[in-house]
Amino acid sequence: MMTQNNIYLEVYHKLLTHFGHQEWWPGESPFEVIVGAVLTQNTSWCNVSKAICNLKEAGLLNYDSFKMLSVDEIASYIRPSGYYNLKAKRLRNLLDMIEQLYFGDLDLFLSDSLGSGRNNLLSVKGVGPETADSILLYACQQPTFVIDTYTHRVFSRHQLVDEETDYDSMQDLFLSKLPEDVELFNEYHALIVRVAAKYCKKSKPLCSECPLQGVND
DNA sequence: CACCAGGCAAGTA
DNA sequence: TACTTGCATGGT
Repeated sequence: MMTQNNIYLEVYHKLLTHFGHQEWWPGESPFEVIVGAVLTQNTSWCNVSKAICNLKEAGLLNYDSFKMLSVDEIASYIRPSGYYNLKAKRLRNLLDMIEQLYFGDLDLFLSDSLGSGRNNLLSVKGVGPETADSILLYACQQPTFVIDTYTHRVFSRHQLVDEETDYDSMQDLFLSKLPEDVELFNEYHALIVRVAAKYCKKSKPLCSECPLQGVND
């Protein structure tokens, strides 16, 4: 393939060619995305999926039912996802924010008609930049780029960003180098998670099988 | 057995 | 400001 006009688009096309379309977020509704975004904090999706299943089977994975649950009730359903007491509180905090700032209207939050969705999400105790951006991109369809440990690891290991780069600088970099496109941001983050999970594990510094091998040459 | 997984906040100096 | 620690289940 011909070299693209910038390295960030080149990486994207290499990953897309290698892995194909990822069909993200793995959830059936915006509300499911919101819950999953909190549950997957520092946790494998496999465990999150079990917690999601518990909620789904109990018919609780919708805003109107979920918002009636106490912290202890939430915790009992999400145990497989780990940190269950902590995450139950975080979900409760998030639901309370929607109740207070968006009048309990989930659709209003999703459409972000108040225009300050990210700041409102970050004001919730337990919602940091990655969780906020995941919700904005995958539930609200807003054009933001999600940075996670995989993104940092993949790009620093291939010497495409400095090892010390922080969340906001890295996000600024992607947003400035890529066209503003929700579908592109969606697919790109999913592809990064995919390549990292397979070829860029924490304990395996190098991998000659990685489709990004030599991308920086 | 040790280590890791799609973070975040709170405590310490 | 710059580290360190707690949170917890389940897979490799």
